[in-house]
Amino acid sequence: MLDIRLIRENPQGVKDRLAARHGGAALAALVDEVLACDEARRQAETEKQRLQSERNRMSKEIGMRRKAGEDTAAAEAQVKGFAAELAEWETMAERADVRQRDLLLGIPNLPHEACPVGHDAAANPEVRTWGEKPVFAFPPKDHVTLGTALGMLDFESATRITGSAFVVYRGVGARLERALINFLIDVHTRDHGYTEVLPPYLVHADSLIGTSQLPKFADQIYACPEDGLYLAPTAEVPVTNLHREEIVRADRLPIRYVAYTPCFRREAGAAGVGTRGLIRMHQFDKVELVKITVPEASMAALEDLTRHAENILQQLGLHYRVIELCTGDLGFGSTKTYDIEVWAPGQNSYLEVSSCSCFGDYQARRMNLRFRDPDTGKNRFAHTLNGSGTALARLYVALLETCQQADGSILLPEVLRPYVGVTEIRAAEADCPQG
RNA sequence: GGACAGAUGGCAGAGUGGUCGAAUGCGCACGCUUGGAAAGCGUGUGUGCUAGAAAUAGCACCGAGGGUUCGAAUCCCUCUCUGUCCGCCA
Repeated sequence: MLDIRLIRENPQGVKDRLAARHGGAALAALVDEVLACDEARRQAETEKQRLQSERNRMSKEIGMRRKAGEDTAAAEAQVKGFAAELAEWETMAERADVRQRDLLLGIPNLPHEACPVGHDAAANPEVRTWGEKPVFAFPPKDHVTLGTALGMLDFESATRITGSAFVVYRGVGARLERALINFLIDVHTRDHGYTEVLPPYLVHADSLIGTSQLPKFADQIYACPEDGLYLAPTAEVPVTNLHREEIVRADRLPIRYVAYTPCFRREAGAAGVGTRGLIRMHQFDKVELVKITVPEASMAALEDLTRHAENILQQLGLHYRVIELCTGDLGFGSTKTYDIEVWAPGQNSYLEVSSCSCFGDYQARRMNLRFRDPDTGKNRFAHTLNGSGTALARLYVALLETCQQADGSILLPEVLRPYVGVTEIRAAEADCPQG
């Protein structure tokens, strides 16, 4: 949520910065509407308070005069006469306040000054690359072919028990997924200083509003309306909201969390777009990194967080590139984002396995997450960040496709071998992994 | 799912219709005291909003929302959460 004071003080500046976003031209009208609402709200608020003040003063007087045995009927009738007008202003103030908040919840974050300006994904600059595209002496297969042949991936069963865009991992395939989860969490806790958390997968609406999935993206989220709960589309939601409505002690910052959760996404409207195999699923596993920092530290924290995610791919020996999202491609709540894309030989393309974003105080404002500034004694909104460290399904794709051998077996990277318990995955072993 | 009890400031804990943003204690900050510290003494110590250039003033907030009343932390209703017991279950 944007700061209403900022909008009030520099509406044109806000509009200009929003205009660089995808669909940004339409946002100027929203900003104007917010301003009008703010004006009406403050006027109603002032009138309301004037009457309340008068009422309080007279009620006190009535109390004292009654104690003194005087007749107060006239004064009581007079105060009662305030009620209608007071209620009117109260209603107006309330309505304007709710409307203003609704409008603000629908306005995306301002892109950071450092965010490259561009129209769409084509304008995203490449920041760096690591490793090389592997060269094969044979035509590389894709992960569906490899995983199905090895008995690791079973799409048919998933369709039978649930539907399309779900998968069953089997045998050593399931074990590999579990191994990756453990490996990622181990690296981030041991080497990068994150605290492991295992949060609920179901969250209430306020949490989703806090991280800005709601109200705008309701159609992308699985809901359990009878209970007012939603399946979290990412661990970002429960983990960042760990500190909602809280004033965090400054000496506890930065807070760093790593969390494994499954992620549930309806992917409405995405049917048919790159849907083969594990690439776009309604449920996938992800290890997420979340940071809460003081405002001054957030940009450096984004760089660190991105490096932490990259480190995973480096240890697995997977070629990747880092791109920065331009203003036109930036996510709703983000002020600056790096995407990490891993090379998947079977797809002959890069796959987004991590999106690392700094949200500034945008989410903190929505969830009222503050810290006390030790220098001024004032409460300030914290900055929040998150990034996948990394998404598992697409990592799985890249791993299978990069590590495949001519006979269709998978030669695991060194670091995973202790976790999986084998060096190579072959058809014969697939369904009877060693324990 | 059923029954009962509870929710007040950083914490503990008073307060059952009026001058209560809220006693008291602890904690914390500053000052005095001291060679230094402790103890002791004194002062201060919530958040948000509105108006204002500011000093400051006002309004709201005692789990949340509604109601009664001239006036609600206090009375009534609904909900949420916590605790205890019962049932059920992994």
